[in-house]
This record gives sequence, structure tokens and C-alpha cells, in this order.
Amino acid sequence: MATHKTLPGFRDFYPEDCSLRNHLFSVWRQCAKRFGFQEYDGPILESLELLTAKSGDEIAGQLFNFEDKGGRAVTLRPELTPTLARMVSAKANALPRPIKWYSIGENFRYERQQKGRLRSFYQFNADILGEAGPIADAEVIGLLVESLCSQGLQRDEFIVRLSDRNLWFYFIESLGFTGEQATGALGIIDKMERMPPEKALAALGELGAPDPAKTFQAITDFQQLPDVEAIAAFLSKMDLSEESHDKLNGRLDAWRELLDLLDAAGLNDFVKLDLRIVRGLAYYTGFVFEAFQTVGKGRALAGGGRYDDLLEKLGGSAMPAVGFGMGDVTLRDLLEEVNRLPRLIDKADIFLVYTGDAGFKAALGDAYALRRQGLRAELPFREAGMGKQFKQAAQSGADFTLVYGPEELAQGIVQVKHMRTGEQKAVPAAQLVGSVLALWREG
RNA sequence: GUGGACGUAGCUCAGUUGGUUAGAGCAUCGGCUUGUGGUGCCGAGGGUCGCGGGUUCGAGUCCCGUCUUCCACCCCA
Repeated sequence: MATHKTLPGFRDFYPEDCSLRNHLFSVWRQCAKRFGFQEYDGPILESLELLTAKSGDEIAGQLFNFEDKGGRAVTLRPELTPTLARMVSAKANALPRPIKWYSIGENFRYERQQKGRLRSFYQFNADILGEAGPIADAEVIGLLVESLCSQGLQRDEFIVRLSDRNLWFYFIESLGFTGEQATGALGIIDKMERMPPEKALAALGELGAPDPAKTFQAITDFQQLPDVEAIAAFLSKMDLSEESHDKLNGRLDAWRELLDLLDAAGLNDFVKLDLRIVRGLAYYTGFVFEAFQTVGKGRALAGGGRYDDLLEKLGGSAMPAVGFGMGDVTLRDLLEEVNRLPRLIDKADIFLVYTGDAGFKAALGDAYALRRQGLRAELPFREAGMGKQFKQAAQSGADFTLVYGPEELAQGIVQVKHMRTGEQKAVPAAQLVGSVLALWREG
């Protein structure tokens, strides 16, 4: 048993895990590029204050924070959005709009781990800043959907549940909640899916709801509404103030616009309106969404939304923004669960076998020549019987095996064996590199 | 941070009411094979049974603690 283990919630990446991780990253990158997003990154260590400014002091309980040797309160980043906000704010006047940026990086959260939730994880983040219209929301959602598809997931294996924090806020307001109360109510609504009704009712009462039972009923009814027209019909039956009416209908117009865009983009089958989603974070300001796997445990795969006020709150200039984050852990788990992890083969192109020191030197020289041509060429470190060397050649997955024995050396040739067909031909040693390259390209 | 379950080789697991030196398959390495292949046959290495303490003549097995992993809370950026 190893004396030293990874810390809880941290992972070792053995070659197999590492190539899988690289593959996931590369798919994310390709998707983001197809949508015209540019990659950025920031430091893994940030000042604690940057995080508490965004999320409040309580967040420190979930952070890997400590004091550095200069007495600064610092923390490993738990997410990338504050860093993004800082970077964009600092150059806000110089950056062409819309700003479409993505990043893939490691994040850290100090909490007890469970399956799909580790203390260290990688997250794919994509954000559009400087565009307030629904086209930005649509593009971000589109990238989210295409990313999951490109990772190998199929249409019926996940769904993006789309909701609207502002619509909720205005609705709650129309029920008689004010400022602080309304935010608290949204927090309760966010949890109602996993909460017994009596408890939710009680929580609304504690919050000071004017008429808890009636409010609870209104909220549960609202949550069930299946589409925009149902919401419109529901609202028309309510006795709304003119202000509420205007605010709510403004959101419905935005909804129609967004759904129209998603429809044109061919994303209808992947996205559905679902007002049970609220998202706990107080800084979301408009459309919010979460992608869930629809097979197995129904875990959340990604989440995001609009946060038009965040940059200003963090001390920058006001700028509309929308984005999402997607973690590597649940995605990997899901791909494994549906048996859709890619088979990543890491095979050699050319394997060289030899006899004697002269054979070894000749093989080594040719191996380097082939490597300089971009081929992966390998040879055994120590001489062994031909049978054993060929076994190694087979295990390496090489397409061709080159033989350097006394007979070949004497004749000035190299035997080139095509491993798949078993055919073998002699090639003049002087023309080896060109001949092998030609054979290899033929397959 | 709270509560529960689990823990035997790199992996998947056996291991009798507590009784010799803890086993198998897969994987790894070697041999059969001194110039030609992943199969086959033979063999080897690898475990202070998560760790620490206790009960006992004797503990992988029973008890306590602790850590880890998993599950439910908390939280979910």
C-alpha cells in the first residue's frame, strides 16, 4: 500500500486518464473555436477578496484559502467568472464587442467530495460580454449543446432546461414580495424540486409571505407552465399592476425572441422551458439554464445564465454578460456510463528490431531519421531474441517493423515488414527513409 | 461541517462458528523460442488484509478509534 496518497478529492492522471482528459479538452476547444470564441486564462491563485466581493464572506467555507508568506489572504480559484470579470473590466474600453471568450482550467472547492464532485476539477467556461440581446444567450446555449454532442452524447441523453430569473423576480414581486424577500423566495423556489411541500410552505411563511398558502400555490402552478403561451395565459388571469404587467410582458417578448433564435439554429430538441430551474446564485439577471443528463442519475452537467450586473458589482464598468460552465468530472462519468468513452489508441508507426551492436546502431540512426520526418519510431532498449522483439513490435501497434540483422547489414538492405498483411520486402538501406515514408502513407 | 455504509494484490473478487505460511482470474514480468507476431503451455514477482489500538492461546474474521471511498444532508459558482 502506498504511503502517500492523493489528497481527498484530487486525482492522479495516469497516461490513459491523461489522454482522455486531453481529448475532452480538445473537443471543447474545437467547439469553442467553431463558434468564434477566443481562449483566455488567468491565475489559479487569486486574492480572497475577489471571491468574497462576488459571493459574500460565507463562501470562504467552500474555498481552498490560506495566508501566503506575504500575509495576503489568498485562495485557489473556485470558478473563473470573477477572474474573467476583472480581465474584461480592465480592458473594457479596448476590447471589440461582442467579447466571446472561453477557457479550460482547473478549479478548487473545499467541500466533502461525492461522485461527480471533487475538490479539484476542470471546467470549460464560455462567455459572451457586451451583448444584451437574446442572440448572445442563444449562441452560448448553442455552444453548450454542440459541446455535449461533440463529446459523443446523443439527443436523448441530455436536456437543457431553460428558465428566467427576471421573470421569476417580477412574478414574485407581483405576489407582494419586495427586494430582499424576493431574493430569499427565489432561493426557496430553487430548492423546491428537492424539498417536501410542507417545508417549502413553512419557509415562505418565515420569509413573510403575505399569504403563504396562496403564494405557495401560485408558485407551484407557475413552475408547471410548459411554454410561453401558457405563461402568458396564466399571467392574463392574474390581477397585475400596470408596472408588473409591463415588466412581465417584456420578459415574454424576450422569451419569444430567444426561442425563435433557438428554433432557427435547430436547437429545439435540446432545450425546453422549465421554470423549476432558478439557480441559487443571486447575481443571475435573466435567462438561466442547466444541462442535465436524462439517463442514469440525472445529474447536472453544466449550468449558466445571464449576469448583467456582475461586472459593475465587482468594481468595473457595467457590461451585459452571459455564459456557462461545464465540468469534466460528471461529463466523464456520463460518457463512461453510456459506454461512449472514445478508444484512444496511442500506437507506434514504425518499430525497429535488430541483432548485434552494428544492427542496433544502424536501427537507432534510422529511427532518428524517421522521427525527424514526423513518424513515431521505437526500438527496444536492449537486444532480445527476434521472436521477442517481434512480440514487442506487435504490442507497440506499429504499422511496419524494420529488421536490422547481420544478413541485412551485409547486403546493405533493411527488411520492411507490413504488420497487418505480413508481407515483407527488402529496401536498400540508402533509400530507407523515403521508401518507408511512402509505404507508411499508402497504409 | 453532520449522519450512514464500505475497505483483502495494479483491477474484479473468494476467504468456513475466530485456527498452519491469505487465494483465484485478469494485468505485469520471465521461460518454452540464438532471425519473425497479440493466441497456447509453464513459471515468477506483487498483500504488515486501509491505519492504530483492544479482546483472545490465536484476529482478514469480533470490539473501539481514525482515515479513505461511496450515499444522504449542507452547499452547488
